[in-house]
Amino acid sequence: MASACKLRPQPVKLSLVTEDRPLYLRIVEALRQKILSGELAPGARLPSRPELMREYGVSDSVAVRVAQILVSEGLAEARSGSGTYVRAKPKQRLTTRSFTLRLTVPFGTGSPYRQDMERQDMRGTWSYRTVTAVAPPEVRERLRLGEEGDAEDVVRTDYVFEANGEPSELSTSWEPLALTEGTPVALPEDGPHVGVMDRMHSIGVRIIGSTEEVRARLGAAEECAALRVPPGSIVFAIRRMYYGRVPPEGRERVVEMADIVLSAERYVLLYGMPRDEA
Amino acid sequence: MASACKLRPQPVKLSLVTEDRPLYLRIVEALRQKILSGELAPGARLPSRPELMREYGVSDSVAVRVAQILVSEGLAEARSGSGTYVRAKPKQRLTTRSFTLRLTVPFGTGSPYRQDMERQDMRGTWSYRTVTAVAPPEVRERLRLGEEGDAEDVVRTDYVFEANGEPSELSTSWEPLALTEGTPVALPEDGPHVGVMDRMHSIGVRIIGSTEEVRARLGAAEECAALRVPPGSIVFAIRRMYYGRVPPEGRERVVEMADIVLSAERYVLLYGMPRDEA
DNA sequence: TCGAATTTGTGCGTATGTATC
DNA sequence: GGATACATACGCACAAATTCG
Repeated sequence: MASACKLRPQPVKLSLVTEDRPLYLRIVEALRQKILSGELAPGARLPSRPELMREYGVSDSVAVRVAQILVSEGLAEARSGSGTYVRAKPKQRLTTRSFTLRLTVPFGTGSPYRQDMERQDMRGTWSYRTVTAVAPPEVRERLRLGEEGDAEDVVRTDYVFEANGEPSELSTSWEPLALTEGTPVALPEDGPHVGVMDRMHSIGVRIIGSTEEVRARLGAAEECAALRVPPGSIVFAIRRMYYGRVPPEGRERVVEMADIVLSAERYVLLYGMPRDEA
Repeated sequence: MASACKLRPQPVKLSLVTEDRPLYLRIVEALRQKILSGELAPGARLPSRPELMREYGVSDSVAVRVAQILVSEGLAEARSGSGTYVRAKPKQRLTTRSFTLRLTVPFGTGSPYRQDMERQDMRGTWSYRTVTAVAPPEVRERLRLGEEGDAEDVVRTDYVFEANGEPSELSTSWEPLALTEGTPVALPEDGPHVGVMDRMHSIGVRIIGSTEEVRARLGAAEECAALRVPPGSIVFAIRRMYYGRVPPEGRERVVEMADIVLSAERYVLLYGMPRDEA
């Protein structure tokens, strides 16, 4: 029948109840409150779309949007065909990022990563791929490699670190090729020495300091996938620089640069700044 | 006319062109690419909703969603009635967070914050409010204040730091009341000494180290408002602890704890870990 | 100053595919 | 297989902000 055709559906008037904020935001806040207060415990199921429509008297699209927002905030997790659930926040792990705290014995028993894992009774493993390459402009500038040429001038190593088998940290490391070329430690992960400090020390390069620039941003799709976290999660992006003195003149230069990415939900960075008592 | 009423609108069949990913994501990626590559410069206007519908042959709701996502990713900014524009990323400022780097002269010319500002030619100002209070459980535990009583046992100071007049950093500081009670530095901001190290030194407390736990998360509504960033922005949440030796016995204890919040978009944290050459 | 056109923000309703139980 | 729930998409309507002649 033609009369069943609603040309001008009468919008539900909410203006009387309106507290200025849009409908979907009010519902989001109500649910967020329940989650944060613990009234809805982790793992609990949120109202389904039809339930939201009934409970708050809204349309499907508003219910969809509400769920989307809670998911994007990391508070909820939607399982297709099953429901939307309060997300259990993963326990945060400390990752120690100061080598004065980290290395109780200088040039200790392996890479910083391995020591960090051992301290927390985790099984740390990693995989990597090393290539020599022509440094991209940003790396070139940071490592002070001078003018760009055709020749390969850096050793690039991509790592995926795992804690108890779970991917935990991505890292891309850059070293000046000239520094290690022809030495036993030219390939970072091939030889008796592990870790930048240990390796550099073995060829007479003395590490005199390091810096870390810490940024936080939304993870790119591939990063989130590699770290096994939901797309759009927050990540730390750390740029670490190692400075050293290079023989024979003892000239100071950057000996390694690494870009490190890890989940901000799963990790807390611990920086320690001891002050000698002398 | 009744015949104008489309009961079953024929959905556009896209399955033949489908490359697995949903429509809206493909459009988002196309635009994101244009933004990141610089083809769409900061300030440039993105296609409006009708334009997106025409260009990609999609419906209004898809166009709406695409814009929403780009905005939520911080890549675009929507101005109602005007358009959606590529967002100009604010310049990130370094904030130096290692006192071995920060204080070239021990107990230098004021608070770390002021020194940081001076180094970058910024005008650093701050406002604060100090109260004595009964420590909440978490603070009690961190400061090792022992059993909870009725008596006030901490000095709480809330700061808002500003750089060139713009709010840049929120901080809540906690000090054990017993440490400074009756001394000239009982009130952190009232007296000749500024900054934890300077103040503690003046009453014979020797600072022997500090740690910072760095977290990143979405800012709460009030935090974003106080920092003048859009709601839902990413913030750093830093918990700083100062450790010292307290006279007369020289017992080691936590002498201050501070929770610091700053915008992750505007700031890069710089941690330096010099290694003495001895 | 005013009004028309445009654009975003919000909300309505519906349809279909697919995953889960 | 059937019911349920989420994911994606279509299309429309109206308010509020902005822009511009």
